[in-house]
Amino acid sequence: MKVNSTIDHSNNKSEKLADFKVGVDNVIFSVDTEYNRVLVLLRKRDVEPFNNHWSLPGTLVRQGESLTDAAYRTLAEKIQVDNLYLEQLYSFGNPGRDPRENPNSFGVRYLSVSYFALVRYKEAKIIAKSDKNISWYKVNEIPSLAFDHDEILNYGWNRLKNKLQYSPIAFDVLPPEFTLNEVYQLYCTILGEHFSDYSNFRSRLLKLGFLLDTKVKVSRGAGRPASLYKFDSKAFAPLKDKPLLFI
Amino acid sequence: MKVNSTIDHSNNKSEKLADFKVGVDNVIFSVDTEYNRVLVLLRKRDVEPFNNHWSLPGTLVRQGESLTDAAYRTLAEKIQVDNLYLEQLYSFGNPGRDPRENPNSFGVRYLSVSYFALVRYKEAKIIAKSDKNISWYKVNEIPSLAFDHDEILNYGWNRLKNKLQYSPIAFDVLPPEFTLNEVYQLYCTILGEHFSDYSNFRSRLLKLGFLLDTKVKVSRGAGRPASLYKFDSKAFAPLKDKPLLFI
DNA sequence: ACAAAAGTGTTGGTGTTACACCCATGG
DNA sequence: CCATGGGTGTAACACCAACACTTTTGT
Repeated sequence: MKVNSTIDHSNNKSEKLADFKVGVDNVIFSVDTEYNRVLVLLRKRDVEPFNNHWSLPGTLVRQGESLTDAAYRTLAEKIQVDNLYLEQLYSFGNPGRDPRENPNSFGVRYLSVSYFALVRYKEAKIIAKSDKNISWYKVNEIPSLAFDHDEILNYGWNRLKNKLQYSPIAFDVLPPEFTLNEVYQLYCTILGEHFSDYSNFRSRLLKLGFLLDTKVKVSRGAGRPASLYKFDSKAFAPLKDKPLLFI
Repeated sequence: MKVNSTIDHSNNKSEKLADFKVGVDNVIFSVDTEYNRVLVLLRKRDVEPFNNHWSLPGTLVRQGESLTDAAYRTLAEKIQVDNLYLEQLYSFGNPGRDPRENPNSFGVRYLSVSYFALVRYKEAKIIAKSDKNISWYKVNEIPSLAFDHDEILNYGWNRLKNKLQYSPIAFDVLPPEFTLNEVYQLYCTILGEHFSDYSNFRSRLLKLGFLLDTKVKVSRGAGRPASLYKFDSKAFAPLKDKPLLFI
């Protein structure tokens, strides 16, 4: 049997190739540090199928547009952010995942390349504020979603928890200057209360050497004023590709 | 501006959508425990573009075929294996990654969903043995590959090294019964000589509790006979979703 | 043929480091 | 009241050493 190639036009005529529509779907997380909760941006569909169901924000990829650009565009259409972390999650393209795949024209397929994003909650403004069809949902109170978006969201949620432990994505969504307790609260909110002792978390984080003490003190209500720290990307650069553990 | 949906046919007519050909490309690893080297299965192309260049084995996805099935099919066309580990790697779909994207018909795009596989070297027989166009390459002696396959392979190589540390994929490609030293050699081959002390590696692995001592002893040449162990999938089951560290 | 040597698997010990838990201090 | 810093016991690990069992070598 002649071998097919990813890039061969010389496909075996006896087996028809699938025809794909490719879109991106974004799992957009933010952390509301004030109320200590993780939020996901959802959009209510206004067309069939799954009309009036909530879904992940997504779009179809345009001519000349990279997958990542499509993900950024979808995000930018919904919320306004200056700082974010974004990476590809997983691709879902099995037959039957979209009810519009007409069984009579069997070749049509909807492939979704999912992306995972983490944005600053306070800075992220929903662009159409009056739009009731765009909203943040608490990650533990997600309604049933359209298509296989439940599965995609679950995939993203696991990625968020894992990524936080060995990659500095937290500093992409914290304000430019922050207290160590704010970092700790962020980790607690995502990973759960008892992931680590605060005292050890502090010393481990500081020992990594990429947090600069600005010596500026801030008082959040009562208690001793906390130092404001900055993420030092120069100091972090040499650690970029090393296997780090942040917790 | 009207929002596009991943699954909307109601696309904004002012922006034309990209038309995609979707294929899978496999990064297939095996470990030659005899010579302590990691191997990758490559195929030499016999059509343009990149004719006579080595590439990852891949195929275009057929009608009604899942992405994973396409990956399995590609693998089964090249080698015969009974045991393997396979998972999705990453999707590459940026414009320009395939020279056949005609600049005049700008919409055509080649998207590759890459898969990562680990197979037993001794058991993996290349189906067309006489075929000089299919061959195992040492991972540190890879020629320049067609398209962006260098990047895909590098991605897979990193995944292999990471996956080995927190997931039991090694036992998918070791023989059914093995000595602890064989496990150690496998880890050494992939992760490098000095990833861990053998003594500690042993005790950590045994303490995890999913390796059964068959009490059968084997002699590999000189030296004290080693015990044969078996992977106990029942004992591993409760650990499946926990964050394990194998090294 | 027998004993010594060498090679490999197995087990245990020790110092260092990281961590969980707790407490003292400073603003 | 809360941020900060330090102190202590436990567990894990790197490194090292001893031991068990076999094959190989020497006479």
